[in-house]
This record gives sequence, C-alpha cells and structure tokens, in this order.
Amino acid sequence: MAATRSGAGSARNAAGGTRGSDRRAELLGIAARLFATQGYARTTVRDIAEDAGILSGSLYHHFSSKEAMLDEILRDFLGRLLVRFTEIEKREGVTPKEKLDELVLHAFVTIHDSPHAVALYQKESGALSHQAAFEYVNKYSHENDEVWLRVLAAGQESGAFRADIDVDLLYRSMRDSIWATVRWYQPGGGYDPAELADHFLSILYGGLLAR
Amino acid sequence: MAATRSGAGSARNAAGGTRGSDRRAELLGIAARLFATQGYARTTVRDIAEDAGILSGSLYHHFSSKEAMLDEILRDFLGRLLVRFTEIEKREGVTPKEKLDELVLHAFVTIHDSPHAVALYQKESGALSHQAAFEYVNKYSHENDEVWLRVLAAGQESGAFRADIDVDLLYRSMRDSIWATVRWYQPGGGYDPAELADHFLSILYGGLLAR
Amino acid sequence: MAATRSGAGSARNAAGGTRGSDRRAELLGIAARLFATQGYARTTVRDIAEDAGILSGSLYHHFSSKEAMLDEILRDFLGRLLVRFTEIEKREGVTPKEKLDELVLHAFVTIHDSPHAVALYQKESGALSHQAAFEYVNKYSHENDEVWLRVLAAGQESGAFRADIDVDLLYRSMRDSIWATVRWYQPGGGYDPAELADHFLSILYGGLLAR
Amino acid sequence: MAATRSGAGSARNAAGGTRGSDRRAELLGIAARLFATQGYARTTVRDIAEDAGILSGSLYHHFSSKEAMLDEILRDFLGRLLVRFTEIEKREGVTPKEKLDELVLHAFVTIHDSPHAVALYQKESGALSHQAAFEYVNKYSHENDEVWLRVLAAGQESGAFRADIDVDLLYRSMRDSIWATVRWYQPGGGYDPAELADHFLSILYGGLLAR
DNA sequence: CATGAATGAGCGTTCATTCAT
DNA sequence: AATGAATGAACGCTCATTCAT
Repeated sequence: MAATRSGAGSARNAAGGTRGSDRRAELLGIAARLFATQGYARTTVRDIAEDAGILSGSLYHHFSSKEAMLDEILRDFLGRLLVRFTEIEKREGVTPKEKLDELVLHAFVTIHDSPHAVALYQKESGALSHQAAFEYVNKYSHENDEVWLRVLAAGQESGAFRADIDVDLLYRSMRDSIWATVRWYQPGGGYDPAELADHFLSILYGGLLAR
Repeated sequence: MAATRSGAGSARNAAGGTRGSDRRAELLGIAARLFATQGYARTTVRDIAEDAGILSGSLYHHFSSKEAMLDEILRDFLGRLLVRFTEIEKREGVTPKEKLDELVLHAFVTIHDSPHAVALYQKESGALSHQAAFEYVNKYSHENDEVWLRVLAAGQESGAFRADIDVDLLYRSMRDSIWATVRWYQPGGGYDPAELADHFLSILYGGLLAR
Repeated sequence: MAATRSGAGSARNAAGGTRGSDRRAELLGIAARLFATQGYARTTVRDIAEDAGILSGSLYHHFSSKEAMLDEILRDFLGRLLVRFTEIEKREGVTPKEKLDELVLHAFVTIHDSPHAVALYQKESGALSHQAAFEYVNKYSHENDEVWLRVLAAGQESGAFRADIDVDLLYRSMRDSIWATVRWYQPGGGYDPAELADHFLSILYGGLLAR
Repeated sequence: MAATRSGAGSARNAAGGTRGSDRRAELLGIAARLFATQGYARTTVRDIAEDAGILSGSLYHHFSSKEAMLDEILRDFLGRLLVRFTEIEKREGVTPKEKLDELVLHAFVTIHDSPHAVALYQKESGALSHQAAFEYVNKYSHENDEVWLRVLAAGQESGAFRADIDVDLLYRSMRDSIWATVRWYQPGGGYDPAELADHFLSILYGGLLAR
C-alpha cells in the first residue's frame, strides 16, 4: 500500500518534483508523533490536522482514512527494518556473535532515528495483530523474529553461546528489553545508541555476577 | 480500597457472605480483562456490561465511572505489588542476590496470577502518567523501582554483582523484559512462573557466552 | 388526587393514627423545597430520597411517581389558596378596598408560610400549563384570577378605584409583583408579611409622585 | 460577543455577507426560543438541531456545548441591556422622572424585541446565579439594578418622588411586574410597548385610588 | 417499609468521514 | 488543496422506574 500510494504520488508529480510527496511525509511524521505519544485511539484526525495547520477534512485529500495513515507508517517502518536485519544476517564471513552485535546496535540506532515509529509499533501492534487489515504486521514481525532466532541458534551451534539456553525465551527477553528503551530514551540525553548497545551486550555476554 | 469495601460488605452481610462485594469484584475482573485485551480507550462501558449480562447504565450502580473502575483495578494491583516487594526487601539475613531472586520470582508469579492487571498497567501507565487523577500510579511505580534499585545497589556493594554496571540501565532492561512476558505468557502453556524466573536469572547471572 | 390519596392514607391508618400520613407530608415537604430551590427538572428522585435518608426506590412506596409528588404539592397549595381567597371575597359588609387589602395581605402571608410551594408554582406553572395532567393548575389559577378581578372591578364600580385603569393589566402587574417577592423574601429577615403588604398598598393606592 | 464574531465573519466574507455568522445567529435564535419556551434543562440539543433541520452532532461545529449557547445568548442580551440603561441614566438635562419613563419604556421595548432572551433570563437566572461560569449574570443584573436604584433615589432627592418609600422594595416591585409581562405579552396582540409603559407609569405615578 | 440491583430510554458530546464550494 | 458544514454512529453517563428479597 505504501508503494502504491507513493507510486501514485510521484506519478502525479512527475514534472514538478516531489512536492506532494513531501507534504505526505510531513503529515505522516505528525501523525506518527501523535500516535506514538497519545496512542492511536486517543489521537483524533483533528489533532493531526490542527498540528499541520489545516482542517481535518483536508487530510482526506492526502490519505483515504486515519487507518491508512497508520498503515503507511507501520508498513514503511517494518519494511525498512526487515531489509536491514536481513542484510545483517546475510553478511558473509561474520560470526554469529558479531551479527548479534550488529543487530543490537541497529535496533538502538533505529530507536534513535525513528523513535515515533518504534513507539507506535510497540504500543499498537498488540491491538492490531487481530485485525485482518494489519496481517502484514504479524508477518513482518515474525520475519524479523526469525532473523534474530537464526543468529542466536547459529551462535549456539558454533559453540559461542551457551547451549543450555532456551533461545525462544532468550530472544523475547532481549527483544522486549531493547525495544522498550524507546519509552525513556531521549536523543542527546546522556546515552547514545552505541553506548546503549555496548552496555546491553556487556551484561548479556558477561552476566551480572562478579568473578 | 477493595479491602475496605469488602470489609464493609461483610459487616453488613456477616452470614450470607459478601454478595455485593462479589459482584463488584466480578465486574472489576471483567473490566480488567477487557481493558487489558483491547485497551482502556477501545473498551466501552457497553462492552463491559454486555460481558456481565447487564445494561451499561447498571454499571453505574456499582461504580461511579469507567475511570473509577480503572482506578480501582490499578490501585489495588499496585498496592499489593508494593507491599510484597517491600516485604521481600525488608527480609533479614538474606543476601541481595537472594532478594533479587525473590523479586524476580514474585514478578513472574504476579504475571501468572494477575495477567490482566499487569497487562493493563503495561499498556496504560504511559498515558495515565500525565493525568492528575492517576498521580498515584507514578508514585507506586517509583517506589517499586526504588526497591529493586536498592537491592541491585546492595548487591554491587557487597561485591556479589559486577561493579562496572550502570544499575539504572540494568534495572530498566530487567524490568521491561520481565513484565513484557505478560504479552505472550499463557497459564498452563509450557512454562510456569518458577521456570521463567530460573531461566531469566540463569542468563542474567551467567551471561550468554559459553566458557 | 390529594384528597384521594390522603383518604386512602387515613383509611389504611384508621387504628394506628396518621403515621403514614406524616411520612408522606415529610417527603412532600422535602420534595417541595428541592423543586422550589433547584427546579423540578433539575431535581432527581435520588436528591429527594437522599434528603429523606432513604433510597430512591423506596419513594415509590409512598408516591407513584415523581410527577405525582409535584401534583400533590401543587393541588394542595392551589386548593387552599382558592378557598381562602374565595372566603375573603365572600365576606359581607366589607368594601372592595378592604377586600383588596385582605387579599394582598393573605398573599404575603402565604409567601411567608409556604415559600416553597409558592416558588414552585411560580417556576413551573408555565411549563405545566401545556400538559394535560396539569390542566387543573390552569383552572385553579384562573379562578384565583377571577376573584381578584372581581374585587378590582367592584372597586371601580363603587368609585373607590380610578375608572381609567385597565383592570386586566393592573391585576397582572400586581400579581407578578406580589408573588415574585418569594424570590428574595426571607422569614425573619427585616420585613414581615404585614409590612410588605402595607408598603405595597401604600404605593399602589397613593402613587409614587410627591404632592 | 455576537458583535465580535459577526465582525470576524464579515472580515472573512466581505462580499457575500456574513453567511457563517448568520447560521450561528439562526441557531442561537432557535435555541433561545426553545430555552425560553421549555426551559433550558428540558430542551435537548436534539430539539434544537431538529428545529434547525440538522443532526445534533452538527451543532458542535458551531458551538462548543449546549451551555455555550446559553452563555452567548445571555451575555449578548444582558450586555446590550446594560449599555442602553446606562446610556439613559447618563443623559444630561433630563429629570429623574423622565429617566424613569425612558427606562420603563425601554424595558417594554426589550420585551417586544427580544421576548425569548427576556423569558430565558427570567426563567434561568435563579438556577444560574450559583454557577461559577455564570457569575457574569449576577454582575450584569446587579449593575442594571444599580442604574434603576440611582434614578429612583435621585427622584426622591429632587423631591419629585415620595420620600416615605423604600426604594429597594419599590424597585423590586416594579422590576418584577415589568419583566413578568413577557409571560403573556404577544407582539401585535392588543398592546404595544408604549401603551404598556404608559399604563404602568400611570398607575405607578398616580396611584389606584380615585380622588 | 426499605433495599439494591437492574432496566431502558434518552442525554450531551465526540469523531471519522463526506462533499459541495 | 483546502474549507466548513454536515452526517451518523457511537460513547460515557443520568435518571425515573421496577421488582425480588
């Protein structure tokens, strides 16, 4: 859907540049911020329109519905994420541990770069997962999960990671603890993504106990 | 609050049990389940009433508002939690590591016993934290945080836990990863609270790397 | 209706005195006060019940509906008033001016004795006058009007009152200005009914202009 | 307030008239009529909308609440009234009696021109006077009272009016009897405002008694 | 007599959406 | 592109009333 629309957008604007597309992106940015901050249900189309300096009816020139905005934001976000994670997994000549390092780092970088989309996904994916129109959210999520699980399993197989660990449980633990960071993370607020990744991995790899 | 009311109920109703109180509790249970499942905003009072087999107006015989139901659920849940956590921290002749074991175990037990209240809190506390009427949610949360942070700090001081770890970051990591379990945990579905606690602590204490 | 009910009441209580009747009167007093103070529509049966120390459902043991309470209050009030006004008009060997004096005095005395019923009537008669169930309010009011108009006309005929005055307009003026007193009159607050009557009549008879 | 808005309206809409403002005014007129006829509490927003040929929700495009409609009606009415009364009081080279003549005449003209606003004020001011949001009603009322009281007192001081009269009582009498006219006054129904004023003043000045 | 749980209709209000201009 | 008036469904809530206990 994101592709369809942005295709239509650029078709309309073939000569004049991507002015329409810019406006779309701007509006989506506003929507993402509000959805992330207040929750999708609590955010009204009037909130979004007001923030953009137009009337709510005018939003419908750009998007067919409030849900379509949510859809576009999530589809774009999850798509990009999967592309990057897959890229990391596919890297050749790289150990599973190094891949895990990269995955974790990229997750924290994503939180830094797209905090609203991340927060939005965290907040709403639960409610969305039972709606037919958002089937793809489950699909993307599942594919992302698979990447991480394969890397963890490869680490166990290679003997780098402890064999007595349930990778399913471990992965859920890691995932939740990494992505939940978005709730308190503030760009330029004491930690940068690399530091967070380092710290997280330091505990993960070495454990809490002193030796 | 629930205790107060059920106390009043049984005083009035010494012989026949606390029938009125039971109804309240029943309705609160339904509300908690729906709030947790669909989100507070998406749950209508008609949903709750229908589930209870009455009309929406009849709910107001028991509760003054939809918000009052949310309030009672959260207050009760957070109150109980703080009492238990504080109890664990205050235990004498117990090492910080043993206290942490107990805290983690109790968290997983709480997820098992009160999954709806936990999920509800996870979902809504963010939105609630800016509302004056739910100030107490922040207060309780903060006090719970303090218990865990003191135990972690004591562990560092005693030399049991690594000194090079930022306890704030560590605590957030642990907290998010433990409580997020509620999203997928199913009573009687392969794991019990003790297993989850053991597994979690095993990774936490020993780290992921094989030796 | 008032007669019917109070008849039924005393029949029920032939042996045991008028205990039931007292309770009725007490409840009607509370209702009258609240109707007068807040308006009929703004007063809920819960307000009345709460003021009486019972639950709203229990009111229906005494009265068949909220409207029945209003009905009984108004019927009683207007009935008594008409009896007294008629009595005054019928007095023999009394001049029209003296009758007018008496009517005015009795009006102020009524305001003193039954402020709630008066205020209630003032407030609600307009809305009631178009409802079939309250036809009798118009009837009573009209009969009261007729008494006053006959006395004023007799005064003109006797030569005591100016002949160039439109008695209809005059009566409405007097009526509104007398009964509106209830809005600010406070028993024991500086004026008593006789003073108010005197003052009112002094201006009415003598005019405002100095001579 | 109406003036402000219609000003804004015509600025936006210089050529085509104040269409938006007209709609507001039209809706306010309908509301005023219904509030006056049935009472504010008994009038539903659905009544108003139906009368205007729209749905109740559509009213909220023009007004933020039912109360806001009441507010705008009353504020506009009381504001205008105070302006006119003050204007009359301030007139130079005019005796107190002549000022009183003008005040009375203007009151009857107001009843003729704005019967709904007058009736609405008469009916609801009592209930409103205890609500913080309608504080201004008391303020305006009190200022209007003061104008009349000063004119009456000046009349006494100048020797034109009887000195043995309690102006407070007199004013309340006059006020209630004048404004209550709205309950039965019908434009084009036998009396015009000037006749009513003349008749009222004739009795007031000359008294009822024949000489 | 009174309780207390429940009804059912209706209320003021919100909000995503439509559409003529 | 945008406006602004309107829709229609739904929402949280109120309240007079009923009735089994």
